[in-house]
Amino acid sequence: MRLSLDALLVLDAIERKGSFAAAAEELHRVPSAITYTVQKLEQDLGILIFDRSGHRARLTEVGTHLLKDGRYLLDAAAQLEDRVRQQATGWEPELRLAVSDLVPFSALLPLLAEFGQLTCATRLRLQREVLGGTWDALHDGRADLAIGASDQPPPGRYQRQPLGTVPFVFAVAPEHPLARHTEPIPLYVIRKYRAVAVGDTSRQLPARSLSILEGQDVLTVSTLAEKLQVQLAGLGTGYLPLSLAQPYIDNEKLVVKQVEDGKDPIALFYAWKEPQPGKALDWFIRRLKQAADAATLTY
Amino acid sequence: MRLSLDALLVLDAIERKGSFAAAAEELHRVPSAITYTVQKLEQDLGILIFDRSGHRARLTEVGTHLLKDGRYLLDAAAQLEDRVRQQATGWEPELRLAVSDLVPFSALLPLLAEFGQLTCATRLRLQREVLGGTWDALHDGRADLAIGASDQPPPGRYQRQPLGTVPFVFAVAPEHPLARHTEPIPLYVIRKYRAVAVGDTSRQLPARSLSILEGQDVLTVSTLAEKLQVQLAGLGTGYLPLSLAQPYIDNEKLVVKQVEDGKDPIALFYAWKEPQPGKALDWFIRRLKQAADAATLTY
DNA sequence: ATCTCATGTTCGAAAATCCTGAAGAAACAT
DNA sequence: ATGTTTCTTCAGGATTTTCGAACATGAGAT
Repeated sequence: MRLSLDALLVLDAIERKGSFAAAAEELHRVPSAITYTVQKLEQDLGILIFDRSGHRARLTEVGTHLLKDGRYLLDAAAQLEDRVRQQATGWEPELRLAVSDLVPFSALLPLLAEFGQLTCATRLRLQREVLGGTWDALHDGRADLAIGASDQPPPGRYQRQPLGTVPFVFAVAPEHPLARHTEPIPLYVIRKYRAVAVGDTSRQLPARSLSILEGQDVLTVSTLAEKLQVQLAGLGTGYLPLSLAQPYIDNEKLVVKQVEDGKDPIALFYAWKEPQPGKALDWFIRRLKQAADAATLTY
Repeated sequence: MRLSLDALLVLDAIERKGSFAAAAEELHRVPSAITYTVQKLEQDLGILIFDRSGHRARLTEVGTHLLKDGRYLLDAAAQLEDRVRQQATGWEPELRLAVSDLVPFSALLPLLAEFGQLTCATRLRLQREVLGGTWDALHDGRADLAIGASDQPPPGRYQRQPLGTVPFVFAVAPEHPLARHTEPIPLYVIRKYRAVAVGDTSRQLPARSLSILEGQDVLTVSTLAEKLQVQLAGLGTGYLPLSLAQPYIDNEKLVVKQVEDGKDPIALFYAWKEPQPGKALDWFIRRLKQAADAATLTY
């Protein structure tokens, strides 16, 4: 390893301040020490970093590139330091959130924004999951916190708290035959038309499916967004979260129909596995409880 | 900057070799030097990296994370060293290729594979462009080499070499009215139907457009793939590269029609600006010439 | 239990590295 | 020219790092 972070730090200061002398001052060193460091790095790498032909030193082409990429290194190193130091005080280096696609991204944004305000170096990793996928992600350790998990936890020790409910509407495209049917539409009629289901992202746990009537022609897609697209195109019917469907209902691209034995709002939960949460997980748990109590997250 | 690459190197060796002693041997140092480095790093970061309660030292949780992320740093540092050292010997740190979407990706793959075989640390950056976009990318320095540039160079000093030709076919969906028209179809008939054009990605240079008949209803999309989709859907007509259309012609999803004053194959070029190419650019120039001479790149 | 072996630590001395401060050369501005 | 700023050189010294030997400590073998 010929490179050293310290030397890169020196290069960075020189470039920012515009001269060896100014960099020396910033780094509380003497100019000759800067010269020494630069020359050593040049020798170690076998390259010329500065062009000394003129009065003041100018970065060579190689030097420019070295500094440009070197700054990424410095930045990454500083971030790593932060995470490591914070981990020692109880903040996780990384927190992985498995978010059900029933939770609109817009409802998540304020939380992420608030978390970003904290002076903590914990990295967030979001992954969207479908239905049971959130439990599954928790189950085999791909996630630390499930947001929008369903009512049916898999076997195992999990902590679980209610998050809110998601109302659903049965919606079809205006061209769809069911659009003109008298309400409430009986189940045996619905069964005649193709339904659209969202496939479960569960890998290990047994896959679920949302209220698909037996014997019905089913088109399975992998995300709610796709399901919406399919229903908009009139290629199938099914329930959609009201929040997702609303703009299209207003738009008259979708028609809401009352159905015999309509679907109740689905209760969503947040859940985690770790019995002794780190500070980041703890923050999210508290913040979600607060949001749930304030019913902020009922869509 | 409390972190040092050297210390990370030591941690890495310890973990790989399984003990301080073995790491010392690998690094040609004495065990006490290893102890010293580790202790210093622990002190600097204010954390415990190893758990010394047992006989042999084991990484703590923090230590594990530090090492895991630290290895990315080491790797990045090593790569940067490589690039910098190679740049000094004439290899560019990065070469940016602007590739016209008329060039099928499959024709590009062998080149990229061969380049990957070279022992050079030059990073490749590919960007797909539409039509004049390749010239444009060259023009304002977003690319170093244009592959599949058109016949009409913008003003300026560029080097240009022929690459091959792309045959076009006039194709429509089977449902399209023109699909049953007697051939050759006269221009005034074609003009009655909506054409699909690919918008130019040119930003600064004047935008071009491919043979759009004046006064015709035109739907402009931004990529060839989109144009293909539109034509497949029967929403418009136009010329497509034979290589792109062929699978759908075989499939009977597209019908080729002879047209009055049919479009000649388009000549493609590769072009660059730099009068003194670095080694990577030089390699591509030679390799493309070889491919063009062997007519490998005629589609 | 005791012995043996390997591991990691401690410590003073030696070596290498790095910084300092003064002096000097070279380019630019006035 | 003259002065100023900038970087370099160099010798000395401070600091950091390494060395090698002595020392603890746990694991496994006898």
